[in-house]
Amino acid sequence: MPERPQNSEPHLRTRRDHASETAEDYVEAIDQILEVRDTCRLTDLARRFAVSHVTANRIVERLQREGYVTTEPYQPIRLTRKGKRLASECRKRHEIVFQFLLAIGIDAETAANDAEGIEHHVSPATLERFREMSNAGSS
Amino acid sequence: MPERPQNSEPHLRTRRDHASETAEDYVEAIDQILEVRDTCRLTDLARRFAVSHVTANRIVERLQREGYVTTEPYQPIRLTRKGKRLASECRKRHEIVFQFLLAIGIDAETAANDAEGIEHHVSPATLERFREMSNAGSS
DNA sequence: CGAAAAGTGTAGCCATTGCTAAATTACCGT
DNA sequence: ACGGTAATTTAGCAATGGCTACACTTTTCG
Repeated sequence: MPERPQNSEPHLRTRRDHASETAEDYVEAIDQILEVRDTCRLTDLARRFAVSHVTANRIVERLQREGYVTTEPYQPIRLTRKGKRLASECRKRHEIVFQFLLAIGIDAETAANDAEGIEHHVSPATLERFREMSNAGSS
Repeated sequence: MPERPQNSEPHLRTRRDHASETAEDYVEAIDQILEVRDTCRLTDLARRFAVSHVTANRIVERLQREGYVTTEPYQPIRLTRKGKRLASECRKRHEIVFQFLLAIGIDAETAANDAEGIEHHVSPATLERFREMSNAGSS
């Protein structure tokens, strides 16, 4: 009988779905790009993530499959409502982590970098604590 | 001409980052298991990460290829000096993140989970700040 | 000792995310 | 309007990390 992975609590977090992180990063990026330009193109994403446009295309395809974005051939990328919702959540979370890092004395550039890595791995409880602490420091 | 990411080497971006994280997690786990048992077997790792022994084996093969562990067929897994060094670094870093989360008031279980996700994404500068703050709070 | 159980290894499948190369489409500017 | 350039799609390869199924070795126990 093959062993069947069941409850290995400590590492379920570590084994989190990388695909979700990618989705969040891309949706967040699309949202940000749409703030500045009127359209978001594949090339924008490829540049942003320093990957080839082919890779970006693959990921956009997956996002579309999962209902976060819509595209038509050779057309710009738009966020669905679901995509916008996710982007909004990610942005809030990102901002909390970023402000928290600033509040504890990390320089802005480092804080921005670290926030991108950390944001996907913070539990709601910890996030809430981060928010409390950055509010206390900045108010 | 297709845009070319600065990195000269192919397939070396996020993929590499994830592979490094996996390596760190496994080396760290092997080190911890060797603290309790006298030997570390494939099955121990498979259980720990809640994956099949096949997946664990794949990763151990890679670790061996990269010089972190040594194994012989049907024999336990041992850390090389390089592997022990990496494990030690990971353990320190993990401990700093964990203690920091405790210091800011996160409960132990959540802190343990979050630390595993966060530890791979903290810059040296932020890590140092974490260390200062947990020292200040717990001493 | 010998057979069952546990542990490992191998083959082969899939998805994701990298890439290059080449084909296709859209967008300009002359 | 046409041709060139930029953007996009498609095809196809590699590495990582998931899996099942099956073969094989080691260990354990009756």
